[in-house]
Amino acid sequence: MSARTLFVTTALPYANAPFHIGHIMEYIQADIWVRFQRMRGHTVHFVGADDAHGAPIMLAAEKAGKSPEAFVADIARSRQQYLDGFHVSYDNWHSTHSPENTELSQGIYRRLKAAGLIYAKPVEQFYDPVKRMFLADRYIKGECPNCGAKDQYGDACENCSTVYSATELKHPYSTLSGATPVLKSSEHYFFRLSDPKCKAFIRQWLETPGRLQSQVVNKAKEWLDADGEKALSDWDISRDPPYFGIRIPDIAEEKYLYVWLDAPIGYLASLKNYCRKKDLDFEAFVKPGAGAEMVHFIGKDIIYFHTLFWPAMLEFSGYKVPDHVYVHGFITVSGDKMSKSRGTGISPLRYLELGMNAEWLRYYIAAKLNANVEDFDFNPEDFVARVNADLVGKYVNIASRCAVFINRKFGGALGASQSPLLAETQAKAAEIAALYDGREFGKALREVMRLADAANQFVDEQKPWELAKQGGTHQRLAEVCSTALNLFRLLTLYLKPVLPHTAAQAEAFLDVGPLQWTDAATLLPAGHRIQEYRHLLGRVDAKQLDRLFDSAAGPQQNAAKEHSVTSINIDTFNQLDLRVARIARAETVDGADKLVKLTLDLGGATRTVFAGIKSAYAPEKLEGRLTVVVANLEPRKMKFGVSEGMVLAASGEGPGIFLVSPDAGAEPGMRVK
RNA sequence: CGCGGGGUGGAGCAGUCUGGCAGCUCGUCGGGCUCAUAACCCGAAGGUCAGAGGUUCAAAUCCUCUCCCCGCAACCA
Repeated sequence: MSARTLFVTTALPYANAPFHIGHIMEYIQADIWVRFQRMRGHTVHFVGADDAHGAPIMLAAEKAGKSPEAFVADIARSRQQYLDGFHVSYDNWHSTHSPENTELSQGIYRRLKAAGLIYAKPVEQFYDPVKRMFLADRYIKGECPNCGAKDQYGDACENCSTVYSATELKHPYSTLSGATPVLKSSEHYFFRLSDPKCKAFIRQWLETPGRLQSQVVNKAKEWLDADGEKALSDWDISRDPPYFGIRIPDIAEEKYLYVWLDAPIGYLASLKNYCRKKDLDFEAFVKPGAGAEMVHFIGKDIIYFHTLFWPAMLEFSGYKVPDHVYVHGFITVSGDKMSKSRGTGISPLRYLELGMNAEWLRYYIAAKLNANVEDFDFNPEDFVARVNADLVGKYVNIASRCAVFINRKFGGALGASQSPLLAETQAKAAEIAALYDGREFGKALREVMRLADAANQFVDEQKPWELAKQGGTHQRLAEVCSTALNLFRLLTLYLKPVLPHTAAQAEAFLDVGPLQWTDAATLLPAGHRIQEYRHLLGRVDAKQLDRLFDSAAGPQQNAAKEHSVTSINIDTFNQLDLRVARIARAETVDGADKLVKLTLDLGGATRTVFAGIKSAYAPEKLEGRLTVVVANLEPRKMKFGVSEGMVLAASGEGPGIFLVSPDAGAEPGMRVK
């Protein structure tokens, strides 16, 4: 096996929010793979960075009353606690808002231009005259041209599923300012992706055996081979000011590179930044034909960018192209898609704050991962069972039940190790290595746990506790326990990519140096002394998980606190349409634990609203009373129907929900301001 | 016919490529053990493998059709 040099990245997280569990899952997947490669003796440079540019960041910064630079710097500062907390072993963490990225992005743009792959043409687009900026479709809403449903986005109607373009909307408005957008023309720059030489290159790149998962190739080819309207078209890579990004060089006008152009270049920027720190030759990694392998771990949502644009950009600007793009699915929580906006899902920060062991999550995620593009479910009961049974009950238990004898009866010195099981366990090293290398972590761990079961059975059969009581069997006792501890050492080695911290503790306990993969070929000899055994790993307490999920509201509360210190102006406040409403009817909802269905009288108009107040109010006590409703909240499709607004209620850390009531004299329909 | 993934005891999953006794973990029930963190060991119950049809000596696995769930669908980071 010759030593490889690897340059490994994870997708760059957008710098408008803290990490969520999906990010952490990807980092854990990549980190396990990286740690495994390092154990094999390969050289790995593992880098990440924040994706800092684009309109959403610019607008988020504006809302927070900060400069975009300060905004992304604040986010960047929050990253390290997660990376350390979950033992993600990046060599470098950087940002796309950096000198390296500006230089590389502008350089790549120039080379693509020189290759004849960049051209300019005017594009007519909606423009917000109040905000004085062009609007992406996501910032435009209006009435559906087909069914007339209100407040539909600029691409498709949620009500009748008609697909249209933003310019077809009736009564369009900007979601940023509420203004009516106007059509305005501007010169845009395009990357000629439809060029035959581009398409030919991408096809050849996609078809290289072993480069990509087959599902990913299928998906990418679907785009590449599409005809007619969906045919692969040229890529609009410029944006007009105001924009937070990298200037397009060599032109008089102020134009910026579209954030998706400079984002993947951030991989190279982080590597370059790292090379400078470590005095490594950056060019040696990125020149065509470079020996170092370029490996990207990404989620299935960004296949398009990483299998079409990114390799083409690199190829035609004279860089080496990615060797592998490994795509994973999403994590769901108890069957639901995790969603930041709905506050479901698991907060990784909360997980750490509760003192939960990062390696539990690493193990659980690894046990569920395979090499396919498949979603997997985080199931709390499953998590507890899996971690406690496998890690504590099976693996750690082997050391725990044998170390006592060696420490107490033999002063920590091992005896001879003898059992066919040792050779069997050692023989698995190659198979388990192949599974790790192929990102079949679930399969790898199943194999390891099978071995752990066998080790426990061995101890059970040999009954060291009886040997300890009988006279004249001390040598046999030492043999049995030493054999079990050697098995434990091998299992530790096999689990080390997943459990780096526990493995380090186990190494200290066994008094061995950092285990490498080749150490599976050896055993601890008789006479080797081990240290006193201390608990290596605690059990998951189901109560901790309850708190983890209870606090799905936790991050929201934190967000609310942050919001309360962020000042808004009167215009923003005026966007809220708060109305006095009379609760005409209140009904329980079959099958809903928390919801009450309210029929509200807004002084003429009636609305149906689902409110999560069942715990605090009996429906019949609500009927007739006045409250305040957010009347212009977009309708929300819920499991039990569509909710057309939100009633205002107060709640704190403790239990209790308190509906807001207007003072006597208020009439339904009155505006609250 | 948009594309991809999925549907296997109560829960989570493996097995499908390459057809050959339906398997693992958890849970439940019974037994054992007492070295070990309520752990560990042995045994049992529990499945028309989403449904229908076909190929075959033999189908969870191959073929055809249907149903259901999830995700994606560039011009949205």
